Amino acid sequence: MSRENRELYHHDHHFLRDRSDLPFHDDLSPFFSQRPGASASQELRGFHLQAASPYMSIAEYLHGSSDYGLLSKAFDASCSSPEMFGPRDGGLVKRELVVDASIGTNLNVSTGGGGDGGTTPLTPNSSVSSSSSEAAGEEDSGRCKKYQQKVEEEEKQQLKGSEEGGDKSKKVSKPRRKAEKRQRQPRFAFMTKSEVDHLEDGYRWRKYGQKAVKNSPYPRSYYRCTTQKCSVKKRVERSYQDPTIVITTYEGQHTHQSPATIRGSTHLLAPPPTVPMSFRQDFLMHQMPHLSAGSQQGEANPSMYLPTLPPLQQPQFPDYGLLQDIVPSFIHNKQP
DNA sequence: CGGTTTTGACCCGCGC
DNA sequence: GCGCGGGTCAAAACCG
Repeated sequence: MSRENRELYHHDHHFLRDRSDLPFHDDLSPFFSQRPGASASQELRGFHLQAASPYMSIAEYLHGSSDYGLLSKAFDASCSSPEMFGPRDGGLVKRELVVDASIGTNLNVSTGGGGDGGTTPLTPNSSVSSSSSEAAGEEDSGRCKKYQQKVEEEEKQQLKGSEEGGDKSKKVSKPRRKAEKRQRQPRFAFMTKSEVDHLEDGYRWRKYGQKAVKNSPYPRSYYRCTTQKCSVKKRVERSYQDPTIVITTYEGQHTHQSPATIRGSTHLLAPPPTVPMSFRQDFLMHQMPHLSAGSQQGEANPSMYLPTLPPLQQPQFPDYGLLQDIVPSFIHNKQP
């Protein structure tokens, strides 16, 4: 991607519930096919979305510093929030948040599941039995068991293979060594209107795969966090319905801080007390990665652009819905 | 030279 | 059982 390209794009965010295995092209199709002829963002605007909680940043989610219950609550709060952050620098930066994270939904299910959340009741909106940080949901826990069995089986096979000399025509020369225990991680997806596929989010990623997506001319890329011991992955694909929209799916939680957070001078622009810096930071990184064009690939340096940001007091919430409870007041201040 | 990307092959789950 | 599609691996290529 060229730096020039980065300058071009603006994007919207659409957070989505990542239903178990989310075949995006299937799940998302309703988002883009509501009204033929209308732009995706237009369509989304009219869509009832689920809003992200400002109390929970993507980064927080990713490195697990947030309360899942909160997140769950936030994500369950249904609202349509087009143009969440309002215009910026003359150009409209639309943020239609749709958040949903499967993660929030099963915390309540797991009653002692190690996390810090787990008190939030399920809402109708979160009725999907989806994954969580611990067990990835009931649905997934089954898979986990299966997977575990599979792993064990594979280990046996590997042993067997090595004993037999490994004469397998179809096997790779080196038998694959699976992770000892790979649990289904919670996933967190959002859509971003962007011309670039791989959005800066403050973390460093290494691409480890790319696959063609069925029924889509656009491939899906697989990234893994480069930080050691951090198993967060993300998938990036472009919507075939609206090529301007990039769908990013995070899986897992970062076990570390965002490099950008560490490096960035987060004090430069103190957010309102109710808004964790990382929330804004993350959004800014998502919304304006071009502003960090000077930073290294995969990283965004908030200090580079935070000072240039206009005050975030102009977001517009045509319909606050439950967001009222979770969106800081400054966001509610509609400009005349 | 070390880290990243590319890319073909492999593996697995699932539906038929 | 088979084929398909998604996900991952890992060697080679690439790049700064």
